[in-house]
Amino acid sequence: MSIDPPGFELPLRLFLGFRVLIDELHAELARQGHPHARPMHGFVMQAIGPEGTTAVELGRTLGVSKQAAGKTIETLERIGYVERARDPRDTRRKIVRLTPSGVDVLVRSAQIFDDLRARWAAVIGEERLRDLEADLRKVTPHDVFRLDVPGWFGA
Amino acid sequence: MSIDPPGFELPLRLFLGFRVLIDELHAELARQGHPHARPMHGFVMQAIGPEGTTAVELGRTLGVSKQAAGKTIETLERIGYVERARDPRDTRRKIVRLTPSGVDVLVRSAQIFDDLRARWAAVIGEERLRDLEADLRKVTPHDVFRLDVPGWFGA
DNA sequence: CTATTAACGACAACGACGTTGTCTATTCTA
DNA sequence: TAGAATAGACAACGTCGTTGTCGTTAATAG
Repeated sequence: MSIDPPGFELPLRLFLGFRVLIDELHAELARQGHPHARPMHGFVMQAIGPEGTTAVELGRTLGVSKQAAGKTIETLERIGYVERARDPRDTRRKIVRLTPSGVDVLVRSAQIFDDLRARWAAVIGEERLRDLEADLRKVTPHDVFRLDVPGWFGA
Repeated sequence: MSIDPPGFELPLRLFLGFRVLIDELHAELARQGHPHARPMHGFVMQAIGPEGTTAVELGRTLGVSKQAAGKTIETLERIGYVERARDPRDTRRKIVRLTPSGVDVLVRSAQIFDDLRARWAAVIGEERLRDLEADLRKVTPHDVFRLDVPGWFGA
């Protein structure tokens, strides 16, 4: 029930910190007109980027199969955050691009994350927060985000 | 692709830190004879505790339905980390208890987490690591861990 | 220039995870 | 003692990931 061995606390706190930020982000996004956005969507849309991508490329970026990436794209398309169009220079490819609504989510997310960060700074101090970020940078991979979170944790 | 807005980095680093610790834990657990342990299993077994629980109680503790808790217990039972027995004082209940193998996972996990923590301390310094933990404690809920990670992130 | 190889996207099947709903058995309570 | 509440089992459903297959299109080797 409680956290007995000292080493158990660190991973727990890291995850709780992540979860708190993501939960508050989405509570605020819902208030601002994006109730259907899910945690993974933000990561996916950021991986898509302003230039757009394809399912295969997105899968590679996020460390999942092209089929999994395709399904996520479908969901994003249904919500209206993404649209697909054939590549005129390669008829096989379908370019995935963010819609204005999708861009809006990213813009608002950036703003909200900044606000949340400021709230943390108000609690622990700006300097300590900078230290925290710098320290985490030293012990985490510079690698990109891997999207296989659901299966990674549970399966 | 990269992390442009400053506010995007903090949640990412927190999650990467969590993921690195969990991944290294399970790599080491696999080496020490526990290749089937999954990230969620550790959290579940810790929630079960030395006294044991029931599916309903476990579900409440972890914030999931009793059916979901029951399925997780089934998996843990199949791997051999948990065993079930009827409660003699209440024939409806089935007490879930850790097997010696399940206890072994927790003991080894505690040791491995301590080692990983020491490795972080060697990189950023023991004092800074203590600050980091103290700061995270201030901005995270004292609430328990919620196990709905897969669905929470993706669905 | 043609034939083989490679890549993209779509479809289906599968297992894991969560959910809600239903059902029986047992215990508690009015 | 009758009725309400609880524990657990079972089924159905939707989502997410996986692998495997297939048709179409592009790149490349002969």
